[in-house]
Amino acid sequence: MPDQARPGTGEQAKQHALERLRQAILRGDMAPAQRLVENELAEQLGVTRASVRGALFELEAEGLVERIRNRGSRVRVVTVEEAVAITECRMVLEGLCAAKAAESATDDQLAELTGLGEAMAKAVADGEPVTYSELNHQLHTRIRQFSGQRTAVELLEKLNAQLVRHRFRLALRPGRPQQSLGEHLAMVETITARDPQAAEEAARAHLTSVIAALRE
Amino acid sequence: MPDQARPGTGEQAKQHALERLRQAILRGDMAPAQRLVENELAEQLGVTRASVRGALFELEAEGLVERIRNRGSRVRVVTVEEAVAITECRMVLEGLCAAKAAESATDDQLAELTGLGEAMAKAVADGEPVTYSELNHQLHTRIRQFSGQRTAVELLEKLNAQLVRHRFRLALRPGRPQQSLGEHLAMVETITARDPQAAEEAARAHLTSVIAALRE
DNA sequence: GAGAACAATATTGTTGACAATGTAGTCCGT
DNA sequence: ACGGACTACATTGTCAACAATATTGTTCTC
Repeated sequence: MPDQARPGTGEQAKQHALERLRQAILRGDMAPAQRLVENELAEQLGVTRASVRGALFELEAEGLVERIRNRGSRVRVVTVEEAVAITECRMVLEGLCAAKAAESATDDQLAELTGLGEAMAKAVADGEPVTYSELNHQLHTRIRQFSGQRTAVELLEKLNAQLVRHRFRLALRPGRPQQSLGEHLAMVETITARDPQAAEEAARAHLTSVIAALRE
Repeated sequence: MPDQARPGTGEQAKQHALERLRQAILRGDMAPAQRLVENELAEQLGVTRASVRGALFELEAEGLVERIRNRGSRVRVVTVEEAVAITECRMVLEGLCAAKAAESATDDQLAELTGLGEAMAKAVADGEPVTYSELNHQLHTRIRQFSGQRTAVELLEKLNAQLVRHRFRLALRPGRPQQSLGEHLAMVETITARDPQAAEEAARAHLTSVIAALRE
């Protein structure tokens, strides 16, 4: 396995650089608006500049970095206003996914959703916001997957990536898990009841609540 | 202005190649699933292979071409099923835009929408499907712009680009303009009435009709 | 004659060097 | 001392050559 150890040069250099950079940005290792110099990153990651360059283009398409011609790249900072606009898009798209999931998920999948809902309730009861946030993310992901809407899933993943910083902020807000738990359970219930319209309503209600919380 | 004349070499080679290739694909100059060889394109466009390569990566991110590692690029063919999934995403996103436009458009902008509606009615009465299709596209574009939802606009432009071929197919279908005219006018009316909820309803109803038509 | 291994070709992936561009610091004139 | 132009540096954009990989045509064996 010459991959995990030192994939530095030759093989899929660009993919490697892309993954490393994306992780670094998503984990917040890089200060917001920090300048990204291609040469520095190349040396740091042990790949050539061309690979870094390609990765940066890809990240620009994903909305994670900003590029100005002949001026360089920075990690993109998402203002609260933008976060709201993005979440409004999420609202309608997740509504669509919830409705489709209610129609076309298998019984096994519905059981998994119910299980996730119970786990979330337990996490709130035990006062574990980190676990809750994990489960939250997982629930949304599963619902999307069960909808079978590949296009919507792609769009949502891209949108979500841009929101990591704000998501973090929300998760640690005291009282927030208690409020969102009910909304999440409503989503699970309506989907398992195979009621598309109610599921869409529930998803939109939840995201509306997220928007309100984003605005503080 | 050394740009319009012969941008072939040196300056913004990649941007130039990108634009040319995108236009070529959108205009249907390239057969579906046609193989895109980097060298050929480079010579054809008068730029280097690296520029073509960069442009192809960008087009992949936009969903217009498909790339397989070490195997090359093809113009992506969108199956009817995919077109339906994409249009479902359009449905909810345009619903959002219509609602926002109803809230935040200026009176001047509303007047422009009314004008477009009248022009569309005239085009149908005169039996000019091409003009109608143009106006159709323009109406949707304007509504998006007036919504002020930059994120949604970007997503929609990307989605629409993938549908050009199917859009064409629909526009030339006899009887289709007559059916969609009413739906479009309903959108204009509800938006100018500044009724967000009704506007969203109208937009979704229209796109639902488009989905039905796509399925033949 | 059919199938499989092999070699030749075509195409993409990668690299290092070079050119273009923007930025900042400095020098000169007033 | 202050403003403007000019030079030097840093950084990105572009290019042409090289290496890796998949495909196709050929030959050899059964």
